[in-house]
Formats: sequence, C-alpha cells, structure tokens
Amino acid sequence: MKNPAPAPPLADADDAENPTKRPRGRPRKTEVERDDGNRRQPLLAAAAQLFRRKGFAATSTRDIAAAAGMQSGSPFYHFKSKDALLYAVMEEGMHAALARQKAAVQAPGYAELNAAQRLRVLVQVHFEVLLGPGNDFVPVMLYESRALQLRQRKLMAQLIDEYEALWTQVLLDLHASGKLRAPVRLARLLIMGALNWSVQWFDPKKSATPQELVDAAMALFLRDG
Amino acid sequence: MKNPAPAPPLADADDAENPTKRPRGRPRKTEVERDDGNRRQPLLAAAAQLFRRKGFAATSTRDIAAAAGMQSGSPFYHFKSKDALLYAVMEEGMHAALARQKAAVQAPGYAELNAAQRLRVLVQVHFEVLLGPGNDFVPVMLYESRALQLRQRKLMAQLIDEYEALWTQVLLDLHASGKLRAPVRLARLLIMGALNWSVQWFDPKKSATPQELVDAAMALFLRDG
DNA sequence: CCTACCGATCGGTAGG
DNA sequence: CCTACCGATCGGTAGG
Repeated sequence: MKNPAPAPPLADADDAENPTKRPRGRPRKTEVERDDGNRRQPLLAAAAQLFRRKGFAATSTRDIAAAAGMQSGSPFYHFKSKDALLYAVMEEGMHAALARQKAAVQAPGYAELNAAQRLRVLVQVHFEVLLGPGNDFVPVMLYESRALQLRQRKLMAQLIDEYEALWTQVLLDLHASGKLRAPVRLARLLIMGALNWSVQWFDPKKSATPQELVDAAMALFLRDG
Repeated sequence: MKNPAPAPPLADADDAENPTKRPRGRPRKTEVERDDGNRRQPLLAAAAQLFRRKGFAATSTRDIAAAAGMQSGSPFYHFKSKDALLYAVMEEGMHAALARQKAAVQAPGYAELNAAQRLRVLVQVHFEVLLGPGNDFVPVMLYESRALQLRQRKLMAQLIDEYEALWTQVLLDLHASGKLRAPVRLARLLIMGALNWSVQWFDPKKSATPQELVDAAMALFLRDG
C-alpha cells in the first residue's frame, strides 16, 4: 500500500531544507498554499484508468491531465515523463498486490492450512487484486509492460518474482503430494495465465461472483479442490 | 488460410473492366507492369510483426511501410486506414486458426478419440497457432482488439465464438464424465487464459518444447491426462 | 501548478 | 505505388 507516498523526485526537493513543513497533524481540508504530492495520487488513478481502457500509447498526457482536473502541462510537474508515470502506476499496482498477499499470508491460521488451502488463499487474493473495484493498476502492469524501458522492466520483473515466490512454494508442496501433476514452473505459468486473463472477460455485473471464480480455478487445477 | 486473397477494395477496381488480366497461368517471377495485390501480403506480415512487438498505437504506418519496403503513403493504397490494416491482420489470424483447427478435427482418426484425447488435439493446435514461427497474427488479435471499432470487434467475436465452439463441446463431454470438475464456461475461459498467456513468456530457445507445454496443460486441467 | 509555446511525428490525401 | 504535402496532435519545456 505504501500510504505515505514515496518522495516525488521534484515536488519534495524543498523538504530537505524544511523538514518541519509536514507535521503529522496538519489540517487536511484547509487550503495550504503550495501543497506537496496531494495531486499526485489523483494523477496516478487517472493514468491507471486510461492506460487500462485505451492503452499506454493511445493515451495522451493531456487526457490524463484533464481526467485529473489539470492543465496539459501539469503532469510533468509531478512526473518527469509519460514513461515515468506508467512506471509509477505499475509500481503502485505491484506494491498493493504484494501488500495484500503478505497480509493474507501473515493472517492467523494461514500457517495451519494445507497446501491446497494455501493455494486457494493465493488465488482468492489474486482475483481480488485483479478484479476489485478501482484496481486498474495491476492490469496495466500485466498488459502494458511492453512500453517500459528495459531497466524499468527488469525492476518490475523483480517485484513479480517476489510475488510469485509464494506460489512456487505452494505448488512444490502440491506437486510433492501428487495433487498437482504438471511440472511446477509450467504449472505456475499456466495458472497465472488462467487468472490474469480474467481481466479480459470478467464482468462484475453479468459474470460469476469472485467466489465462483476461485472455486472454478481450484477445481480446474487440483485433483481435489 | 484463404490463400486466394480477398479482393482489395481499391486494387481490384480495374479488374472489373479487364477480367482477363489475371490468367491462372500468368508468369510468377517476371515483372508485370502494374501488379495487383502482390504487395498486400508483405504489408500484412510487416504490420502483424510490428503490432505485436510495439502495439498498434505505438506503431506508425510509416514503420509498416518501411518494413514492407514501401514509401510512407503507400499502405493507404492497399488499406483505407490504419484501423482497416489492424482488422485485416486479426482476420487473417483467426482464419488461419480456424483452418488449422478444422484440418485437425477432420483428419482421419479424430472421431475415434475420447474427449480427453480430443482436448489434447485442440490444445496442441492452439499452441501451434499461437507460438509457431511467423505467427504474429493471432497474438495481435488477442492483445490489440481494444483498438478496434465496436463493429469490427463484434465481427472478431463471431470468429472467436466459432473457434471456441469445439472447445465447449469437448469440455461438456469431459464434465459429464467427471474428468473436468469446474463449470464448463469458466473452465473454458480459464483454460483459454492459461494457453493465451503463453505468448507473453514462451521462448522457443530456452523454454520448454511445445510438446512439453501440451503435456503440462493436460496434466494441469484433467484428472488424468 | 497554469500559460504559451516548440519541434516532431502522425494518419491520411491529391495528383500523377 | 511514389512525391509532396496538410492539419492535427503529441510529449515536453520555459517562465512565472
């Protein structure tokens, strides 16, 4: 979640000289003259939504600015380039996914679950992150990473590796106990594909409930679900 | 496959006045002065490759023209718009996929296979179409349909429905016999996702062979593969 | 953050 | 198919 947003590269430059500027209890609603990264989050949300709906290349920074209630040049006050905005969207998506996953795994009771039950938890969290309301960040990460620079793409790959490490553990257990017959690496890739593809067809109005989705996935992947 | 290419809307306009211009045995290698749709196919192939690698919106018609050895304005002699070029790429991809699928299903012996074996055939054909050399057309269809007009998207959806009809049949059989526990519709969507996602990670050099992929998928989806 | 602007690129067309 | 071109849009910046 990283709620105390990471220092914007430009906006926070003056904070080093004035560390008392942001006291914990500062008034939230009043107009502070030249405020900090308050507008950064709406910008990210607008970018995530547009990147998802129209794609990165087909979305102009003007579209994003307008959606966030700004003028055309203003996004570049918060992000040094359109690319940087894309990366920030993806990074926020992966941080959120990792936080949700970690919370689920650290919750009481998880340690007592068997491998199949642990997989179910991971699948459920994954669907929630992917299909939950306002979750455009992860879909953008899944389907627009082609637009990233190589260096940024490698950084994202690290976060993905971190996210998938728990999956590999669980799948190894399932494979050892005979409940999963496919090779672990291929099984992980196929399963991720099955889940990730849901952003292309899932419709909260007409389709199944998330719970039905979890059940179907578990029934599909395991000898007994 | 539709090997005798469909009439280009503009290029063939003069053929109506001169129907003898293209005799069946006309010389293939010699320079015919102002030739017909010969250059249409290289254009489609170049577009498919670039649309896949960079995405539709990030690819300029100039890029495509250059890759096909043409000048910047020439693609519009063959296609009335960039959109039409995208649709032609997708249509060719789906026609090829349907043709491969139909050929496999009509081949001798298919009728005698049980449901699991028939699913294996469908999975194998799918991977071949998706991951075979020079097959950029179907991946473009899978990941760029967002860029289509609504009317074009509905036409593509019809082709996809046609392609998936055989899958639904087989999955219904498997469900009835207890080899597939997940609901058929969700199973189909999850399986398609698992397979389609492979275009994101499959690397013919370092990854598994297509055969290993088929085996892994079958082992993952069915109680016994 | 806004205003005003720049250079580059893009899809598409006329005319041959 | 090529040449030459147009209007529109885009990412980004200076200066406040």
